[in-house]
Amino acid sequence: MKSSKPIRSRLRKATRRTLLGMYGALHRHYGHRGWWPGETPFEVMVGAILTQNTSWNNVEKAIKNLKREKVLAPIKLLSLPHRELARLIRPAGYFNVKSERLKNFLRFFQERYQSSVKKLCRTPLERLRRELLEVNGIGEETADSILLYAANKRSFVVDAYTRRVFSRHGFLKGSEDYAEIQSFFSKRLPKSLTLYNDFHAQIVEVSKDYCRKTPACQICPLKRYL
DNA sequence: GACCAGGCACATC
DNA sequence: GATGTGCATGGT
Repeated sequence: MKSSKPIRSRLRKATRRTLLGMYGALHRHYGHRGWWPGETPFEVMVGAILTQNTSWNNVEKAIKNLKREKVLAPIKLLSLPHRELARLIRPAGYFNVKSERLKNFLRFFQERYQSSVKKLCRTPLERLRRELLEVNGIGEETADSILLYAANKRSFVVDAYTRRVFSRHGFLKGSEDYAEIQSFFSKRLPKSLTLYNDFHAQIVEVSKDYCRKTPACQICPLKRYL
């Protein structure tokens, strides 16, 4: 019987072996990345909110301002007036929105966990993820970034880089929703915190170096997977 | 000067 | 449920 092929059948099949092979190629090229670029779990949380739809370069400037003013701490940030916080994070863009979002997160962090990273980390992944998603301004990617890189929970991060690399290689359409892409990875990968952490970091690196603007696929560490 | 960057919430249909 | 829109800076 002949039937029209669903669009999805045009996608290349990715097995556990494929993904681990890609990760291996990236790891050989870049070495272990030891992400996220932040000195403390709290700095990672702040960075995860500031980097929404913004280049990391701009986020660094904002974080530098917070450090210079010695306010990069939960209670200090919470007690800053909105206008002052917005002024300091201005380089990260959307500063009024992000000031409110940071405050929302900080209030949650204080009320639910007394601003203790240790207490937050004791909460099981699924419960903590639900709690984070209830905070206005924290969506799935921001929640997963906090879970993985600040709280050391095994939650795979899906971002623009992930979509770009895996749709470019034909394993994703690119239009899948967040949960679909996340399960694409979690169904195939071994349940390893180190792997989840480093794989996403490697994806960011390769996407920045080879996919952005003028793709340099012929010299990309993932060229054999094209 | 246009375009893009590690989203998210909200309005509208 | 799907689609459109506002939020804003700094690098290329």
